[in-house]
Amino acid sequence: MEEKKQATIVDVAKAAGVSVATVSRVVNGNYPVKVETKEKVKAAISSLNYVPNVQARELNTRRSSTIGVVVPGLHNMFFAEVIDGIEDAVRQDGFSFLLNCAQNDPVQEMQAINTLVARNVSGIIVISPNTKNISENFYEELVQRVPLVFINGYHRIRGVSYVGNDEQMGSQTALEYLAGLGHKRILFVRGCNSDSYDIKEDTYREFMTKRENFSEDYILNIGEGNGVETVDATTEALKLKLPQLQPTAIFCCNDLMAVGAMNACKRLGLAVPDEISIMGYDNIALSRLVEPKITTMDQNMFQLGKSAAQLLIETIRGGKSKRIMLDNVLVSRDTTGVCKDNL
Amino acid sequence: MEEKKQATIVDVAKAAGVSVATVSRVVNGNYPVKVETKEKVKAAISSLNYVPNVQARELNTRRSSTIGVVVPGLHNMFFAEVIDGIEDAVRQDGFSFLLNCAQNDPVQEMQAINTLVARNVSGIIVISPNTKNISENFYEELVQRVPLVFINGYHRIRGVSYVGNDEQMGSQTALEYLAGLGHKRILFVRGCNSDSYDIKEDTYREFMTKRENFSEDYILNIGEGNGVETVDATTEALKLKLPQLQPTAIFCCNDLMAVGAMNACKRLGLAVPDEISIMGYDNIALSRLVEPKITTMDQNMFQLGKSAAQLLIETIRGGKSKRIMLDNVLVSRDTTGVCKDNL
DNA sequence: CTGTTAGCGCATTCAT
DNA sequence: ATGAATGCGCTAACAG
Repeated sequence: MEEKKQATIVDVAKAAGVSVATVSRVVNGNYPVKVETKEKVKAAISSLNYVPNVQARELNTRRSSTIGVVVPGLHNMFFAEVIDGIEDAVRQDGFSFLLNCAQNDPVQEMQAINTLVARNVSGIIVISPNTKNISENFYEELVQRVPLVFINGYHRIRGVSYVGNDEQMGSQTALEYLAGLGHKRILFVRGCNSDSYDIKEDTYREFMTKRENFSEDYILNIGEGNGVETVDATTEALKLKLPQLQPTAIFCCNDLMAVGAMNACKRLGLAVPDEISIMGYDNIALSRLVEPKITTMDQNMFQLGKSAAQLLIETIRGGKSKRIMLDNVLVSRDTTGVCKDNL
Repeated sequence: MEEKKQATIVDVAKAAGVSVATVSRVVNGNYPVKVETKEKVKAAISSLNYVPNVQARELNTRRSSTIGVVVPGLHNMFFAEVIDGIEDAVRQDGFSFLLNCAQNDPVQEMQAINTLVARNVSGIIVISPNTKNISENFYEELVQRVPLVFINGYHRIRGVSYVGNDEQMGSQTALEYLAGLGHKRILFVRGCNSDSYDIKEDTYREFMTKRENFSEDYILNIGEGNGVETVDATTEALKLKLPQLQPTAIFCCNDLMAVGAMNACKRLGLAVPDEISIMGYDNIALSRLVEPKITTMDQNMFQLGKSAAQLLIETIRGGKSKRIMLDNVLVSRDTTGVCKDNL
């Protein structure tokens, strides 16, 4: 590689015949400088192609305009949209962000965070933090030193901000919608290892029990709920269960499962929504790409990321930590319809 | 915020009763240190929760272990997978990366890159660079100062490395496959503003002409090819064109268009692949989530990102720039079949 | 308005 | 094997 080295502030000062302090002042524009000296300096800057070294600057201001983002993985479109929202907010405030993937592994999550701290980020956003497996103390200690915002993951740690969805209310809304359409035999499809599924299941149990319609058989756990394998796993599970259980509606904990459910119905020759209704959750892009388009609960992932970033920056600038709960709204599309059993 | 500040090397030295030089040595493990002092230092480090400040370190070693990544946008699953590959390679080499989105806008692309340079990244990966709209001189000048790798985008700039797919050969493979199935009336569906589409169209023209089967009518441009709107745009366009053109196969420039084509066929009551075959391109996750699963050309996006990152790091460490061309391989699934016209 | 100087946190000679 | 001292590029007092 060519090693034409970068000009430093000293080079500029020398070229312009002024002191480094003056150069610093015109670069930052935070102190008055006589117009003509300013011109000289600017000329020197552009002729030398000078770009201030952010690392040096941040080293002695002990501030950093970089934040860190830790995400379980990128395969999942859900996370990509959240990051998109983060990027949007961050850019508007002149920040940049370092992205790290934790591969759904608590150890890697810790490593990622340590890397970020070492790089002196001024704050960290953790998407779906693994607080169960990492000692909670890790985060309690960490937040003393660097502002933290969690996205999705129901943890109350002192000083840690949080942005998430009210999935309890969202599930309730979804179930009421289905019930309003006349459905009574509603199959519940969930994945493993996420309190998100637990919350929804609790809501489902309570809802169905209240209507004296609950049966343990109608709860189906298809395993890993966020991988490429999720769709097929759901399809296979339902191909077995559907004929036996004969539900009139399926409530899926996310859109991947909903697509799997649709594929199962297609294989079994069940018409959606005429013979059976399918309800997803998340509103990822996929849900409106398939045919018929999936009725789902919008988690507004972009907004989730954007709010988290704004909250973090606010905290960095001295604000207090807080918790934000967004409401999920129903997006009615083509996979749900009136229950024919009642006609 | 609590401002309990980070422990520095001085704090550790003090706590361990040694000099900062010694601490530095045990941290970097590059000079011999007596075992017992090493123990003392390590104890101090962990008790103080000391994390070396990367900015300070890089400031005086004049190296940086951060690279920059510029991407047109994240909505597109294609890019997410590429970034996943980058992340993988980067982490293995102890690098981190700053992610910037250019929103398909040349001006924002330049801004993003300048931000990255100011942050002293040691190299930059640009995915689908906008070299047509940005003065090529911009990149020629830039690469003198910082190593550059382009992913996808066919530009030969002196000193700039490149990783891409041989889409010419890939399209050829796809068309031969379709022809081998007996298809003669093959509709070509493309988007606008990407040389990727141009390359494929050229290949298509030549292929069809050689078989005396070419007709201008069979080339369909559906506009923006990489947005959420792409699927529906394709569906609408094909609902009109299909009845009129009666192709037996559709070659789509990407999987989004292929999904749109499938939806159109469903609406028109055309059975896939029995009455009409559909071929996609890219092999994004979506292509194996829909039913039937789409036959497509794998662009191995993860590998694309991984190779680019490795190449960049190689260049940073003193290697020469180079160009890497990956081959696309056919992934045969369920949307293509023998042409019934010939039976 | 402008220059001088003291660090920011760390790696690295040069001594010891 | 270890410590003292220097400087990376920059900002922010402080002094004119």
